[in-house]
Amino acid sequence: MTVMESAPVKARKHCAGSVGHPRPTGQDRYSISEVVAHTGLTAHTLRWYERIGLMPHVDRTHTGQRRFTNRDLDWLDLVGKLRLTGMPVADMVRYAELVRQGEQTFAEREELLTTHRENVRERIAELQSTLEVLDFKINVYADARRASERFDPV
Amino acid sequence: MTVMESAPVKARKHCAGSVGHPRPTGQDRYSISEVVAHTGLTAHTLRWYERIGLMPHVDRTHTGQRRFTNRDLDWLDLVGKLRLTGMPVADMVRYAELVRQGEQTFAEREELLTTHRENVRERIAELQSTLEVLDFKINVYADARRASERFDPV
DNA sequence: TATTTGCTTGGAGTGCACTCCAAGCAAGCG
DNA sequence: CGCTTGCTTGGAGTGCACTCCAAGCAAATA
Repeated sequence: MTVMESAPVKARKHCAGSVGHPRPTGQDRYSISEVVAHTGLTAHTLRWYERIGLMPHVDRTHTGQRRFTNRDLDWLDLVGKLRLTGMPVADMVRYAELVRQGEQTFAEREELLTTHRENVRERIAELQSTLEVLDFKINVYADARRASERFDPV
Repeated sequence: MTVMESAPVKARKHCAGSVGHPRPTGQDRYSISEVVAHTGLTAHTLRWYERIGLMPHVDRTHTGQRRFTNRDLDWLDLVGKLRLTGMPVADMVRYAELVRQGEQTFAEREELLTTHRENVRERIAELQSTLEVLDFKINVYADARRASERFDPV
């Protein structure tokens, strides 16, 4: 087996645009509320993600409190992206399982992602075609408004 | 026994692809099953739309069966578009109310649509940024696959 | 005439993705 | 020590958008 960085891959700081603070540097153990601040998810949702198997095993303190790592945060960033594109939670859980199973699932992971990418592309096309309808109707209303303003100025 | 309530059996004569098939020319009174065939919605959903006020008043036969007009079909096309873009049903109902109230709501309708158009644009941008992440990860997996194929050809 | 088909209704049920609750434990602070 | 804050749990509840059900009626077909 070739030694390759396998598991939850590194999702580098790509956007971080949506919600959340930048990650404090040099830290690698985050409480649940820190993760809430970073991701914009609720603590409920984070615990729920763990329960349904959407999170890799999360570390705990000696008193049982969760301590998330940077790797966990990377994973949540990816999950957030997939969620934004409307991937069903069940599919994300499936992906998480594949990641847990290690390198021999690379092909299946690639396929899952490729299929999803196609869905996203279709979705974008759909939205763009709706945009045209929206533009058309907005113009109709705007024209009507301008016409009425011309004839009946307030 | 009602057979065709959920699966538009007759429905996919032609492309059930994006939205229905071409409207028969010269007709202006469609039964619910014809509308099912055209729109891809279920009869349940059509009745539900009417109940919640998402449809303008639908005409009836003397025995109480619905007869949809071309105008209704146009409306459903628009609703379908808005639905595709994720506009909440409540907002579409609001829009329907404005339409019922007549011309004096033009400005408000324009605003509603403009706001929504902005949402759609943001959504597209979001999806496009996710596409980049997807591309990146798919490439990681594809590279790994190509590498393993080179060293360990089957 | 008898059966089948297509439609009607109000209300109940489903699936998804959270979202919240109640009870309880541990640590920090005055 | 008592109080507050932050976290824990399993299970129940919420909101959305359908989705289905059961009973029944009218028209068409056998």
